[in-house]
Amino acid sequence: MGPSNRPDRPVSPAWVTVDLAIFTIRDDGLHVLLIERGKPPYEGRSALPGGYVGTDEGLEHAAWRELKEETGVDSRDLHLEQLGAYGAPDRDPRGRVVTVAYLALGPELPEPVAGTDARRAHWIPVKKALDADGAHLAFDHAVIVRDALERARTQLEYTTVASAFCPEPFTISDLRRVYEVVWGQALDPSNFRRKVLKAEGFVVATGERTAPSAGRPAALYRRGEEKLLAPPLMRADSE
Amino acid sequence: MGPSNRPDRPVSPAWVTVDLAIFTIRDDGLHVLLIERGKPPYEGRSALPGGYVGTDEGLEHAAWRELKEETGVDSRDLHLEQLGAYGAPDRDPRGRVVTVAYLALGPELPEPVAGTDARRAHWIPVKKALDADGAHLAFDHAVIVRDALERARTQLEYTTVASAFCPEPFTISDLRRVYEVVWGQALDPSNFRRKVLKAEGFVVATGERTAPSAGRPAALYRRGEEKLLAPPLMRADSE
DNA sequence: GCGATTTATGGTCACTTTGACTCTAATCGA
DNA sequence: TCGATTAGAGTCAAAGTGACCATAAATCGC
Repeated sequence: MGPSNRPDRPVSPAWVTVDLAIFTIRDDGLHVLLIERGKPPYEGRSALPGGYVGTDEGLEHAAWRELKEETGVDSRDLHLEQLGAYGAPDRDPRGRVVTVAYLALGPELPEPVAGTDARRAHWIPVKKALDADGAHLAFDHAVIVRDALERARTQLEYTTVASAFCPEPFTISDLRRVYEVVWGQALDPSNFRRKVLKAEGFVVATGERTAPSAGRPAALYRRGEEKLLAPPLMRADSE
Repeated sequence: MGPSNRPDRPVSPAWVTVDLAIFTIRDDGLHVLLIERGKPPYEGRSALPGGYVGTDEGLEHAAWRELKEETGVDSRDLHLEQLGAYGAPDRDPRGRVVTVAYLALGPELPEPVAGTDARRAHWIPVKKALDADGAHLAFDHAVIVRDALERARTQLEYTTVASAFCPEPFTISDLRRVYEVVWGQALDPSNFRRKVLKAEGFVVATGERTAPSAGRPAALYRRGEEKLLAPPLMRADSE
């Protein structure tokens, strides 16, 4: 096993990990789950949850496993997609570690349980996590969080994943707030509803309505089957 | 070095490789560069070009290096982007190998030189490479080629990468043929030109025109600065 | 009970974009 | 000079968009 032809350069195996950027919406803001590292390197610093990929484990399997371990949520209700591989030679002082980052989106999740290994996990506003370019994050996790945020914003334009942020059943306004929070811009309620309802398979009406705390009761919906959004919902290029 | 906390499951290091899906357009068809493997495993089968990531080498650096080795082209004229990581535990019979796949797009490239290690490289029509679900491809490369094709199609909708397929300078018709070949559907010349010229920063006029072999001479363009395409150019959902 | 307030949802309207076409321009070859 | 060929401009009805205004259905303060 190993390189079968003489390579031009030294080659050595690497440790492979998965790291998760788990996003959710709480208190009208986009939050990411961060753990506080209990041991070096980067002891005391914040980092994305993650861990080593098992010897006989697939990458996505490892991601789902970590996701469950960290959030306590098993349900495949969550959206999980691969973000990409990060493998700068010096990204981990312990040696060569290539990590495969995943983006997870979910409805408001419980305050996470303390991990088995005494790591405390917390929901942190993404804006705060990226303060000072995310300099307080361990490893290259600031880069990963930035990439994850950009991916999430783009996915909202072209796909129906926004509904993954909403616990079912949800209202059109709930869905609109997802867009407003992730994009950081207000949307016209009337035009938004028109586009969402016209896009087939984005949401399906349940026939029920909310018991409102204020205002007119809203119709309730579930997530539709369609994953792609045509035509796309586009954000203004401002910000 | 290695797992610093006792893991729930056995963990072991893996070999890390990069594999490249290099697409170009030749003879009015989309082609992918495949090599014929000279040694086991999968001896004699076709595979994507690729190789081990050096001990002190970044992933993207390794991809550029392989790209140059395989095509003989150094120029950063080529578009290169990460497709994702593939790491099923049994994807390589030699042991645990995680590969990071890259998608490369370029203008008509020379018939590649035989690799240093006696691997013969050829441009193969993508359609042919995926015949019988790509069962004749080594490893999980059929999956990678499929994913790469889908990514390329999507990128054409939302970005200006299509111009990476055209040697500069090029005509609007050249650009349109890229879309027609990659999407496998004819586009209205007039409407296409309208959209491309309206999208700022997609192409910039050189002021020159072609010396035509037949028909009216066409205006020549270079690639613009803009990478994103707004509004997107959408393909019909047929096929 | 009643009007103010709040939220959901429906509708209007001018403007832009789209897709399907038609028409003209500029070149070559017979 | 007459097609044939390819580029490129223009037309038009239909659909989509953004900025609105209007109405519906609930709660709240009094």
